[in-house]
Amino acid sequence: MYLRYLEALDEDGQRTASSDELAQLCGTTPAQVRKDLSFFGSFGKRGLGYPVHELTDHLQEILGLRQEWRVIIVGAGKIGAALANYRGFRQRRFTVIGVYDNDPAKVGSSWGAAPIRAMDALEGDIARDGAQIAVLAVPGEHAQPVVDRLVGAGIRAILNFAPAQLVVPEHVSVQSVNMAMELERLSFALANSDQDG
Amino acid sequence: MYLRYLEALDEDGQRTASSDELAQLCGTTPAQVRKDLSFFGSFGKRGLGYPVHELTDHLQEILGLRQEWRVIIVGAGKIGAALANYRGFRQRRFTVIGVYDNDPAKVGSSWGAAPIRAMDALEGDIARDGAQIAVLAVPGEHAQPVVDRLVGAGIRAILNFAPAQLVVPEHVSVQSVNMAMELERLSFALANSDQDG
DNA sequence: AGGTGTGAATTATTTCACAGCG
DNA sequence: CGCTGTGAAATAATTCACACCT
Repeated sequence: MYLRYLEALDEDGQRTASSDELAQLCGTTPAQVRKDLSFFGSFGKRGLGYPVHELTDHLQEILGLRQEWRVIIVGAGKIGAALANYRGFRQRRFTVIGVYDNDPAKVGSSWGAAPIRAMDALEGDIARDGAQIAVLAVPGEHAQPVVDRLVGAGIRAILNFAPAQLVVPEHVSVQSVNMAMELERLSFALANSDQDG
Repeated sequence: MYLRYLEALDEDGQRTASSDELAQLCGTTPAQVRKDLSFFGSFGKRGLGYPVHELTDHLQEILGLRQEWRVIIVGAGKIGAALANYRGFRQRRFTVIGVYDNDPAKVGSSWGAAPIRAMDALEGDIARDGAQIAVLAVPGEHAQPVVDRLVGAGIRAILNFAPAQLVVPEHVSVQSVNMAMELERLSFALANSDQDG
């Protein structure tokens, strides 16, 4: 989150930012900002604040954003399509190198630079192309079997859009985007604010 | 999360579930399960565990999922399309009653039962139809102005897919799905596991 | 003066452990 | 007996407050 705002400040040409300023932007406290950043090092200058550009660089390095990551998307449905078009991928050096689907009607075409390929090719392609991150955009019931194949093929990071709790070995990272749960949070908030006020 | 698994267990016909079992399913500890559930009431039976069906009902009630929520989607792009088709909406009694977009070519058609309407109609429709939840699927630079209009029109819950930090009054709940941040987490995990192992 | 870095104090969360009910 | 509900103990996270640098 800090990185997001620092990049914006950097683009605006701002040279330094205090923990106070970053806290306001991020909706947290100055002490929190200082503790968080100090975990990774001493980036600030006393009396001045944090050098925006330098800190941006540091955070990018820390988050592993200076290197290119090769991404595959599994599932060429509506969600897959929305993701393949997502600008954020390119901006961050996440390159979509392939899309995988079972539907023969889709296989052979391509979305932008990314070819849509058959599920059969999954393991071979991962090994050949060195894909590191998989985006899972398949129906919930197919999720776990696909994950097992991905993990077997050497994938160690999965961005999961399927409504399912995935089981993976410890060395594999999963980030799940669970729309149902987000909606339920809103529902809870609404139901509760009705009672309170 | 408990609800998700309880519903599955209920469908399988399982009558009771212990905190141990729920903990295993959800990847947490039995003590955590008991503390969490006890916050809302004493649902368990000593010696037996939690009655699955009854607890499911309780949690649905607590989360406000027994009532229908009227949802509008703002932005008829790729993400909006993926969301309009999302099954989870219907399963949970979230009804999409309208989609809003600036593009005259899209206005007038409809996605399923939801008509695509012009942005001009936003405030009037919200008041007339009593929409309670807005899904924001517009480009980042349009996000805040749209949010201000939504809030002004009485919306108190927003599911945000735009890559922007939204500013809202305290009585408005926002859940943001930030793809860039999810990817950055994976990048960090990969970059770090490289160093460690 | 202005603002970081960081131990110490505070507050929140998680885990322990066990009384007590079915 | 088995398993919940819950105070007490242990951990973790946040905030305070101030020495110290520019």
